[in-house]
Amino acid sequence: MAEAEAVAEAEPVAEEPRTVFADLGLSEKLLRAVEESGYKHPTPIQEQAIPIVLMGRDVLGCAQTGTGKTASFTLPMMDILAGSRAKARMPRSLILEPTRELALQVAEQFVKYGKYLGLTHALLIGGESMDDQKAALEKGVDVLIATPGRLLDLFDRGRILMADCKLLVIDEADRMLDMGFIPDVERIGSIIPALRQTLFFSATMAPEIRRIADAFLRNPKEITVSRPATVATTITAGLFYVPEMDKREALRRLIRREQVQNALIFCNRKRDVDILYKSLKKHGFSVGALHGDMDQSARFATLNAFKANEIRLLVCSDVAARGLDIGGLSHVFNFDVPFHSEDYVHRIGRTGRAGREGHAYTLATPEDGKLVQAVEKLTGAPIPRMEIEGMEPITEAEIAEAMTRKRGGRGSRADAGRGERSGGRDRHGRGRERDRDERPRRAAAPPATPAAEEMTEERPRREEARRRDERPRREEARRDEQPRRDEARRDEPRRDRERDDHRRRDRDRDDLGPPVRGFGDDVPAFMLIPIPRPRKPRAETGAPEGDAAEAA
DNA sequence: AAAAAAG
Repeated sequence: MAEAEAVAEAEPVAEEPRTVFADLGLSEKLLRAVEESGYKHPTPIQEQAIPIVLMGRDVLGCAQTGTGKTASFTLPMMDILAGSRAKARMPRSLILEPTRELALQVAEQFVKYGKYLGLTHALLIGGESMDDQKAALEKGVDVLIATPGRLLDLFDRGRILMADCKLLVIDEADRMLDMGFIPDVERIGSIIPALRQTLFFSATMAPEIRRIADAFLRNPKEITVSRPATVATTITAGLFYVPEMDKREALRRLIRREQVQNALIFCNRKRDVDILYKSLKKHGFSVGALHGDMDQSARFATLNAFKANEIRLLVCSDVAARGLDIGGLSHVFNFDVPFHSEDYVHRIGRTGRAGREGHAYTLATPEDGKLVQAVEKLTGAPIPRMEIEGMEPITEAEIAEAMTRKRGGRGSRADAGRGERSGGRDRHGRGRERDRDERPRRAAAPPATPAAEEMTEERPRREEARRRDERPRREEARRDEQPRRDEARRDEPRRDRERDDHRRRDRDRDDLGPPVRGFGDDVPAFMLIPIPRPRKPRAETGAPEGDAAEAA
């Protein structure tokens, strides 16, 4: 896997005689499995970490995926554990991973390299039935590979006894921190024996990470491995400024014009993953989707199909940004500029691996100017601006203007991701001041005029509506049923444009909206009182513009 | 502001 590749990649570069796995003190059985997988030479982190781990010492490893990090702890762990057996409910080691996919990847390595050792493992992750996991625990497992939530859940149900767990691996600690898992991880640290060996890995060593590491480790050996220098140079990056409404079209053109073998396409939001996925599918691309709201079987199935090259494109959220080991991606597309600039680095790091050439192309709207700046500041170099043939380029001036106008943020959640925000094209200083005034003018629909007319007509009507006392309350009363309606529409197999037109009409109707159904204009006052309810999380997609108004 | 993870 990652490690596998990293090992393979190191080979052609080799000039002087190098270490082989047999030099590291691993057992015969393990070496055989490693060799059968086709690897001879350990990567730098494997070379440094494996002997230390075998000595029983703690390790603080600063390394990213693709450096062979996983094997640097799985291999020696297996040798440490080999020879004795686990008792029921008493696992002997624990590996914590931030995402389910990563946990699965580690488990796959255990199967691959542990085949002659007769070690057992259990994969404790959410989204899957607990029964199998409980059964495995009951039989006794040597290695737990887990995400924090499910592990604690099972522990709290008394299915796991930690007394024998004397080897702990915390992988991707920086990501655990980002994802708010640290309290969970700390709790896990408190329920597992203090007398243990701990291996702690993180791609970065921010002060906060170091503090946590100090709490977990005893006199650790610190091992830092930088990415292979070749990686940076094998990625060709490019940045395309396009209006929000043209992003899907721009992406399609890009995909068609590039020699895309297989590509990840990142969106910032899960909803947009769904939307873009459907759109690409409709346009006949070989595509899958991956995000954390999908059920687990679909997540794994899609990922496997993608790895097996049955699907060429994978639209995903940042669940796939880090650590996922998907070999030989020709391209990474950022359909959105990531909110956090570090994520940019993680995302594009999925391509250009194993010494192969990679391409990382980012679509940005003029509103994304700030985010782009942040990315460029982090990477220390501007991303080369590129243009797409046949699409009107956006000028620097327009971008600059959008950035100064930006005060007040990106507009509503509701609008933001759908690719229909009026976006930077709204260049006459007009529609930006209030979200509620933004009309979702339609993407590729060429004539700007009808939409513009709509707007000028709309506005006075709305102003009037706003003045009326009961109006806002009516809107709110209707809001509750809106998401479901929009959601339903989203699934209609129509062309994007048509569909969005429908949606727009819906909203217009809302604004003047019939009040509560069945009462005409004589709605009892109490029915117009908005019912405060906790906002449903983003699963309720297609939130109406009403939300925007509220947010503003 | 969003994503991940426990249901």
